[in-house]
Amino acid sequence: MNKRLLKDLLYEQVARIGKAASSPKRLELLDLLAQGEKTVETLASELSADIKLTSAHLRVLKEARLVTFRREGKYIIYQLAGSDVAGLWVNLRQVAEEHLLELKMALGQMVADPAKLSAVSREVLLEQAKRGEVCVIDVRPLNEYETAHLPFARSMPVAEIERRLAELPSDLEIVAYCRGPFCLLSDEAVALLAAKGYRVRKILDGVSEWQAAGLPVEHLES
Amino acid sequence: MNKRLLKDLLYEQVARIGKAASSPKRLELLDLLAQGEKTVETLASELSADIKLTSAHLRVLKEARLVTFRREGKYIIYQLAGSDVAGLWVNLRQVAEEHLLELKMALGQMVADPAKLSAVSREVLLEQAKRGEVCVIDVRPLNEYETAHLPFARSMPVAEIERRLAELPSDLEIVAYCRGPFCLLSDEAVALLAAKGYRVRKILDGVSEWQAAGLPVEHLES
DNA sequence: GATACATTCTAACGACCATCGGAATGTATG
DNA sequence: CATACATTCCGATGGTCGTTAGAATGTATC
Repeated sequence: MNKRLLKDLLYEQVARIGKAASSPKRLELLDLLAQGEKTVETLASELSADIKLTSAHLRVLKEARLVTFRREGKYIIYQLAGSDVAGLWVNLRQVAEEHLLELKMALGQMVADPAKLSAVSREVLLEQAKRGEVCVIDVRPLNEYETAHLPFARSMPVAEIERRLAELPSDLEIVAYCRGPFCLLSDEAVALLAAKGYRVRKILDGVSEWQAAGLPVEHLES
Repeated sequence: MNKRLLKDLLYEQVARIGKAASSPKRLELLDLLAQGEKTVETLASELSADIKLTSAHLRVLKEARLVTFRREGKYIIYQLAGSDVAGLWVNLRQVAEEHLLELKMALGQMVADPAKLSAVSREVLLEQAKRGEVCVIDVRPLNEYETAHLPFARSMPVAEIERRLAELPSDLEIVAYCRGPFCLLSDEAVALLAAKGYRVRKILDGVSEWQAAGLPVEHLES
């Protein structure tokens, strides 16, 4: 009866993916890489970890074939092995949100001002954006916007908002989004713009969540 | 800057799910529980592991809130904490199949006779089954069929096939399915029926895969 | 070709995990 | 109430993992 051996082998392979996803640091790396390719240096600084540790974690992700890398001059650039990997990350997070009370509560407290959360559904927001009834801004760094962004969104990195206020309409509601529910960039943007008197809200979705919900995203035509 | 602390907390919670999914035995448990609730004893024998070890793994799954349990007389019955957990398992397996060559190849060799794999799409199969052009049989144990099964499928546990041959049409193509791509029950059924001269094929999908693809499944109205 | 830099590789240590044996818990049965 | 049974809890052991420090690799620059 070597069916057992065969099954062990199969489940063991899937467990390689599970193991890769069993460390908070590595999950954060996946979340970051879902926004676009990045150098080890960038990833390390986003993680607040040193480069050696980051490299070690990337190695594990690489061995699980969840990420690939290429060399570009002095830098090595990592990216997700496929969009299904971003989907898996979203799925993991959603299951965690659904079943882990601790996470649900932490998330609830995370949004600085819950009243600033957009109340409309994804589909309605998409329609409003299409008709120009709201101004959707992507507050992530530009290169992440260029990799993929929500339809009708314009790039407005949080670091540049102050300088580029003139580009924002004062009569429209502004809706900010960033990397996803665990990202605080859109909170910063909301605080900043609200202080300037703008009508501004945020959504929790990032590009991966939007895409996982079956909605379209835009890529930069290259 | 305690944003770091907050993020660490969030990713750590998700990592609880990843850790639970990082062991082959636990993944097999999830796969089994996706078919329906089961006692520890049943799970242990399906796993070919002893009860203590099975119990220990179930404990981990329980602490990650992926499964719940209830007592019924002498037995303790485990079940998945939600259908999203089955979806996560499918997603994990799909990512593994997509990116891990070893798994792709092992799966390729697993189906005893590749010619016996149904070539039609899920949607087409569903149509054919609805019109009675094929006979879809669910070769899992009856209680798993009762928990959920493919539309138009009839229950025909592999252990009973020999005895119930009279119930099967000899003029129609028979399509067998079981727990999913890692399950060998449908292979057994195909071998058995092919030897008796039936026209028989199998599909790799189980109920979870079918559901994850957005197709309907039937539950027993209770 | 020497130097600077980004990154990986190697080695090592402590923490955690899978597994197993034995004791304990809780439920049904006689 | 004693016994059988299913399951969990506790403790021990060996292996694996995260993390850190130091050496090595490969690329660009002067």
